[in-house]
Amino acid sequence: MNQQEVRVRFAPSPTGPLHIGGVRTALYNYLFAKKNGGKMILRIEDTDQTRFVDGAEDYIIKSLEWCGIQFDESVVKGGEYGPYRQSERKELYRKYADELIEKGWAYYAFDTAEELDKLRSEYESRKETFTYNATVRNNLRTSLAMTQDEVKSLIEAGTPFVVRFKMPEDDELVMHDIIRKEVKVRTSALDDKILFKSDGMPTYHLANIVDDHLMKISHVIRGEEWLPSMPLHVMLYKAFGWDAPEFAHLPLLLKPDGPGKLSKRDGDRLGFPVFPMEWKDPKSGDISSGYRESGYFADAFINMLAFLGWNPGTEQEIFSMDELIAAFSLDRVGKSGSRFDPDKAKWFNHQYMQSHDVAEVANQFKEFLAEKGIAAADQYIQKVVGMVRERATFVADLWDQSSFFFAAPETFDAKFVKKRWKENSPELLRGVRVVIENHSEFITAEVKPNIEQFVEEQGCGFGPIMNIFRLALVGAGKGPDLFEIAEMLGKEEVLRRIDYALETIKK
RNA sequence: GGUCCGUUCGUCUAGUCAGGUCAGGACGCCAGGUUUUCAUCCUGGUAACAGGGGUUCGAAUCCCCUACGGACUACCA
Repeated sequence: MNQQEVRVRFAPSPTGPLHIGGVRTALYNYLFAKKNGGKMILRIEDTDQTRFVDGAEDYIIKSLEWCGIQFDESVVKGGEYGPYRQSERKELYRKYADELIEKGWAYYAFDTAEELDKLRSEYESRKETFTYNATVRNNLRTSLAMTQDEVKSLIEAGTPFVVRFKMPEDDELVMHDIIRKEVKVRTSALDDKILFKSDGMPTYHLANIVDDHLMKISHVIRGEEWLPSMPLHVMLYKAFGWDAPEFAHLPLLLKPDGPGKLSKRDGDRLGFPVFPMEWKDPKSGDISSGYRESGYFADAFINMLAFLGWNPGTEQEIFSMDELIAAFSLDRVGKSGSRFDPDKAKWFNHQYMQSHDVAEVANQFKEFLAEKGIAAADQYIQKVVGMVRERATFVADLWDQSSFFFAAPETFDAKFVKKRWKENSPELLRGVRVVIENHSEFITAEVKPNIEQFVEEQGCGFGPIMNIFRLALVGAGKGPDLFEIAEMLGKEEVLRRIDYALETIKK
């Protein structure tokens, strides 16, 4: 088993958008596969027709693609072990259910949902819990309590039935989990799970085990919510006589505050996305925001997610996908749930904003500008980005920091005016204007010394003059070095803005 | 209720397997510095071994108990 090729799978159900916990599970699978020279498989688990959501599968595929998580085999790419959609493998499962019945590891059950509901409430009224297991299976409408002929005639008459696993009465199961080490459980605490539903489809448990076996999956890396069903799955492998894969159950992602696991509501409440990309619910039409649309870089998003539950054991925090692959190990995945921290997510994006290629960021900013109907030369946009990116976390922040490069201010920040615009400000600003006008172009190296000289003559200090000059060019007390701004704008534009400020700002 | 899993600064975590540095880093927060504005940046600070018993010269680390948190408990995945 261990010397086999590493093959892992990400197996989502197309019941809605993938949330960041799911993305992290996919990421860890991917990192583990690549690290070990193995294969990554995408399998769609759509055995529950009632929960199928239109567009969910496409959303999952596109989201992972945006994240840079690639599959070697999938519903899109195909592969040796396809099909990769369980609904297309439907025919296959029945014979495995039959095999288990023949071997005595499973049985038919003819109880209706109503009968079971009734039983459950009866037990509840006695303050007991109904468990479908060895204590009751011989007294219910199961093939275990009937003759073969009875069973046969019921099935031939078209009576709906399910197939249940015959869980051993009281064995101790000792299992191994890569993250949790030894996990022990007594089978008496388990129930006879349904493997095959009356609608002709397998349940998750059967389909999952059969497909993992058929697809030669070596490691099952999934969320902790599956830990309670590991015993059933291990028993299923045993019943079939197959080697079980290694298991690794990942800790959950928790709310930033309060108890419980992260949910869509937390994102709405605290103002951060829980989905990788924007999702529009096909039924309600509700739109949920996505990391991509919120301005996160895919690599920053992945870097942040990788660190929720895993760390390299060094002090390095910024990792490219390739570096993550090189450093990743399941041994360094923690055991306890991680609270999601929106502030740290922003910090990661800010880091990537600084380190990305300027041209790449400028390209994204150009699209942003285009949506506002603003066009500018690539060179110009790149220069602007280079000047203001250190004060931006997202591409949208770039606009807040640089709008004055694309349009002259029409209004002036009232607070800043109140604080900096004094009696003598118009006079000083006019003085600055004169200095600039005496140059044929605004070249910092030439203009700056003259302004400094002017400041000295006035004896008022550099600050007050720069502040009102900034107010004229920017319209507020923000932005990068003022001389750089002026040089970018050019002499004529600078003079125009000074004139406009002089006639507009009143105190 | 039952079963299983977990518990180090507010948060993500290193250190636990092979007991012995003032329990380390990052985010956040606070203070100072740089600065023509706003930011960035730099420096410093804040702050944790859930509790109780053992074992030991010595425990975050090993053992037991308690508390708390979480997941699961469907003809859903």
